[in-house]
Amino acid sequence: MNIAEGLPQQELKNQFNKTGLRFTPQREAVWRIFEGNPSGYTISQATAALAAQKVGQATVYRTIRALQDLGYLKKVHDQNGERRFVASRPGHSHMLVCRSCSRAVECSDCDLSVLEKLISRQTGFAVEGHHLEFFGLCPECS
Amino acid sequence: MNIAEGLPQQELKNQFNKTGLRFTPQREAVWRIFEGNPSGYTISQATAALAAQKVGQATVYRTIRALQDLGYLKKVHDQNGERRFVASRPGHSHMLVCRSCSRAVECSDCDLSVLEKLISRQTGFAVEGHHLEFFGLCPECS
DNA sequence: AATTTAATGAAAAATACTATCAATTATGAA
DNA sequence: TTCATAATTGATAGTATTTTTCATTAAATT
Ligand SMILES: [Zn+2]
Ligand SMILES: [Zn+2]
Ligand SMILES: [Zn+2]
Ligand SMILES: [Zn+2]
Repeated sequence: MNIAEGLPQQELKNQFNKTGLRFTPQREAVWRIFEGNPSGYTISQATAALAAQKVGQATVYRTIRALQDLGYLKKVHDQNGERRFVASRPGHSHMLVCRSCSRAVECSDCDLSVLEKLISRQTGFAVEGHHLEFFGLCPECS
Repeated sequence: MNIAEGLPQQELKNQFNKTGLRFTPQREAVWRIFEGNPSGYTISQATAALAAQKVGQATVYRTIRALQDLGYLKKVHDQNGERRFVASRPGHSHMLVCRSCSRAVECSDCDLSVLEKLISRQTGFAVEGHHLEFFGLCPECS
C-alpha cells in the first residue's frame, strides 16, 4: 500500500549480505535518495544527484540493478514515457504513477485471477504472471 | 484477440496518408517483417533484418516510431527484460508474451474497473488508465 | 597483521539513439 | 508532361546511454 519509507537500513544490509554483497556507504547513499523521494529518479537524475555525493556513475548503475534484483526498487514509466526507479517493498505489486508529479505509490492488491483465466481460455497461453502499472493523478495533484 | 495478420496494406497506407505521411516501400518493408513475425523484434534485430533489404537504420527507427504512433506496433518486454516491438491493432489492449519464444498475442479483453475503483479508494489516486502485460507459455511452448 | 574477497571509479569501449543534409522520390498543379 | 513543392531516404556525424576494464581502495576473515 505504501512506499518503503522508514525501512530499517538493517533489513537492506541483511539482504545485501545474504547474497555476499556489501552494504557500502555508496550503496547506502543510492538507497537514501530513492527512499526519500516518492517520485523516484530517472537514471540520469540519479547519477546527477549522486555525483554531488561523490558516487561514481558505474556504481549508480550497479547499485540500481542490485536494488532492483533485491526488490527494493521498481521500474515505472512517467507521463512522457521515461523510465524511473522508485523505492518499493520486495515482491509482486503494482505501481500507481502520477502523470503530473510522477509520485508513485505501491499497491499490493492483486486480483487478476479471473482475467487471467479468461485470457488463458481464449488464447491457450499458460499465463504465469503479469506486469501492471496504473497512471492518473495523485491526491496532491488532483 | 489475435495479432494483426493479413492486415490490408491499404488500411495502413490510409493511416499514413491521413497524417500527411507516405507509405513508402521502405515503410512497407518494415511493416512486413513485423506483420510476419508474432515474436516481434528488438530494435537491433529489426535493423539487422532490414539492412538485408537495404533499409537504412534511421528509417527503421523513424518507421518503428511512426507505426507505434499509429498503434500498429506495441512495445513488450521479453523474458530477459529486452524491449521488443510486435504488430498490433490500434487502441487499448494487453499483450501476452511467451517467456520461451517471445511470441506475443494481443488481447482486448479489459475489465479492470473493479480493481481500479478499489485502488482509487485505497490510495486517493484518480486512476486514469493502466498498462498491463502478461507473460507465460504460449500453446506451442507449453 | 596478513590474506582474501568485494567494491569503487576513472577511463575506455561498446551500444543506442538522434540530427543533418544532399540526393531521391512522390505528389499535384499547370 | 513539365515544373514546383513537399516528404523521404540513408550516409554520416554527433550525442547519449550503458557496460567493461582494471588499478586502487575498502571491507571482511583468519
Ligand atoms: Zn502528483
Ligand atoms: Zn498483480
Ligand atoms: Zn512460445
Ligand atoms: Zn486494459
